[in-house]
Amino acid sequence: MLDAKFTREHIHTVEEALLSRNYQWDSSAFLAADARRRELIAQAEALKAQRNTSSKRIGELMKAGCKEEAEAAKEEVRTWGEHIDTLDKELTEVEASLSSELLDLPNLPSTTTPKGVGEEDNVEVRRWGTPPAFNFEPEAHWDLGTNLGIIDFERAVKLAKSRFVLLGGLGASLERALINFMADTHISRGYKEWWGPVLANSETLTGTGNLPKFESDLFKTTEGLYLIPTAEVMLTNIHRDEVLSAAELPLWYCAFTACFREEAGAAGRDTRGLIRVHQFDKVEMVKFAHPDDSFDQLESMVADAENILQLLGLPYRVIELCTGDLGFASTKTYDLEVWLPSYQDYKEISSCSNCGDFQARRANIRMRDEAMGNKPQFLHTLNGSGLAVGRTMAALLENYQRADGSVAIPEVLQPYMRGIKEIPCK
RNA sequence: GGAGAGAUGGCUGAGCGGCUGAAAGCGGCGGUCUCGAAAACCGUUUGUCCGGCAACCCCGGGCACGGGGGUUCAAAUCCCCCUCUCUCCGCCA
Repeated sequence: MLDAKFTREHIHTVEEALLSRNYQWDSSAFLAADARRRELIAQAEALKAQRNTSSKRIGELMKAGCKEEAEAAKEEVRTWGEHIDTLDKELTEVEASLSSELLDLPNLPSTTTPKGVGEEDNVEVRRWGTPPAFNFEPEAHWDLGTNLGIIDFERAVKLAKSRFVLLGGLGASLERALINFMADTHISRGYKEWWGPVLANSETLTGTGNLPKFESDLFKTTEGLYLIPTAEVMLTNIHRDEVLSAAELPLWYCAFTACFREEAGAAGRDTRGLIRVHQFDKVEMVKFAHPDDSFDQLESMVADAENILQLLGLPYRVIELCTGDLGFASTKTYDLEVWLPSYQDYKEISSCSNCGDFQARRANIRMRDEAMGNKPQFLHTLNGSGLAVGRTMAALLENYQRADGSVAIPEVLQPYMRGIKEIPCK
């Protein structure tokens, strides 16, 4: 959420920044409501101040036994009260429309975010590794997985519906191995691990920016809870409505969870395999940072995600998203894209974002810094995938496949796979 | 699912409808003492919104005792609804 006061005072800057991410905002309704809000507050508060003074006097008159005078004063104050009610009622309405307006606005891109309208304007920052050159016809992971008997798409559909996945045997083991390998690696680099609910209430989803605007992306239970689309939701909201000490920042958190996405608008895209499914596993990193160094924290978070790909020996590139391609809550984002032979292209496997104070304001996550007046102020939140497990498995199968259809297990994963070195043909 | 209890400041915990933004203790911060520390003692310590101001200092005012409504000149205190938490029983991995 943007700061109302900042938005009011820098309305053109905000409009332009939003436009740079393809969001055309008509600010007139906001400005009118904002002005009306302050007008109503001024009027209502003046009356309330009067009322408080008079009420105090009435109490004294009653005590002194001046009954007549007290009754007269009561009558007067009563009419003020009616006026106050009218003003407050309108104020409630104005504030509701104001906040719904603000809740729907995306974050402003950082000044360092490259300008652009879409995907094609994203900037490639660096590449690591070399895509494998096969001396045979490589297979896509959905065929590999099916042939090896470790992925069963058909039975998954029977159990749930399309876009769900069933892993069997070494496929299931590989899933667990990847999760543990990723989490352990992050923990060894200083992240604190958490485990928590994969259902979240609406306040939690509003805090991260998934609600109210993107409800259709989420699975909702009959209890009014939502299945989380990412552990970012859980991790970021851990400190909702809290005031942290600046001295304890930055906090580095990570968690493995299942993630659930409705993918309502993705019909026809990535329909095969593990790339786009309703339920997938992910190890997520979240940081709470001082505003002064959140951008440095973003760089190191990207390095932590890259580290996983490097240890797994998977070729990838780092993309910096342009303003037009930025996610709703982000001010600056790097995507990691892994090489997928079946796509003959790089495919997103991690997204690391600095959200600035956008989520912190929504979720009311603040810090107290003695060097900055000791008043609570919003901190910065960051999140990044480290990594999406399903897509990692897809990349692993495809990049490590051999001519006979078997798949080698990278060395770092073998300890997590009971020492197994390959997934053999059936 | 059944029965009951509760929700107050960073924490514990008081609070006859007006003198309570809130006692007391703990914690935190500052000081006295000390070579230094501890102890003791003294002082201090909520957040937010609106307005003034160059100002996140400060000044004036509003609001906040889980959330929402009501009664009243006036509500932490009375009434109603909701949410959440806890305890016991039942069921259960």
